[in-house]
Amino acid sequence: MPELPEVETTVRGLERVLHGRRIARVEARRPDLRRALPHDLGQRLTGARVAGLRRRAKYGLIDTDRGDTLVFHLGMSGRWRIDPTELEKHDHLLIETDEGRRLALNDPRRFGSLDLVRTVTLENWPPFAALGPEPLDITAAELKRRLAGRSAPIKLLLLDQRIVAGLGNIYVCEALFRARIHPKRAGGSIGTERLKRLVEAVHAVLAEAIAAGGSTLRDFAAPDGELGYFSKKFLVYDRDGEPCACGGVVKRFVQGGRSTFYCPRCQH
DNA sequence: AGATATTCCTGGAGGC
DNA sequence: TGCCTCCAGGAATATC
Repeated sequence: MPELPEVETTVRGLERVLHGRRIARVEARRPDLRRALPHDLGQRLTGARVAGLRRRAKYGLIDTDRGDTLVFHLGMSGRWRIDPTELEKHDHLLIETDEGRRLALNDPRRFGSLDLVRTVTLENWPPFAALGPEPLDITAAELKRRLAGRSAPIKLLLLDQRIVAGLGNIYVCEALFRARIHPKRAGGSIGTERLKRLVEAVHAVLAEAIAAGGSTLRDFAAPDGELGYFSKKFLVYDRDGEPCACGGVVKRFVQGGRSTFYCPRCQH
């Protein structure tokens, strides 16, 4: 499933196709993903030049020279297909550039979203207004401040996009394992040293995943390529019952309705 | 306010 | 083999 590193990789891949190009044609193949698309989406995008691509949390942003930003979230199953030979089921949006290249946003489960937002209003756009800092930028001091007084389990607090914006289930599990912090620990009770370890772990696990995605991207030249996924081996995620390097066994339990994976021997 | 539950959606896995 | 149920997940929304 696409998390921050996959979105970052996707944005970099789309940049190669889109940067500086003019959008020649747009086809919305269904009127909604998570939300309804603006009725004038095609009109506003067609003929616009792509001014730049960015990522915010797990959102990808495509800025145009007309003051609009196309904001996509890949949800559970979203991916961009580059120069597809033919359209598939679940290709919800098609973009064609002035060079004749094609991009298809494919999302079978439709947990993703697609919005066209005025660029200058992005910060106040409701999905963005309450977002916390980027996990790659956050410092231990900032995280400590944001966790202060919170009694909820650290696992759930790290998934809360208002505290830190961009972490998903996989990388929260992996970062807590690396920092040797138990996922049930009350967020506000974690000491400064351990928070430093946690922030370092968050930075490291994301940086490694982005680097792995980057290497995938380097080789990417397929005419019917897909962007958004790369293989990565995890130390605890989806490894219930498998051995940990310490000799213990990875366990799974449910927190806030979703799976947490951890090593009871390493994490306290 | 903070914590918790529910909803959305579909493909894939597993059971019988 | 086919049909069934269950499960995965992020974010918005509702409820306590």
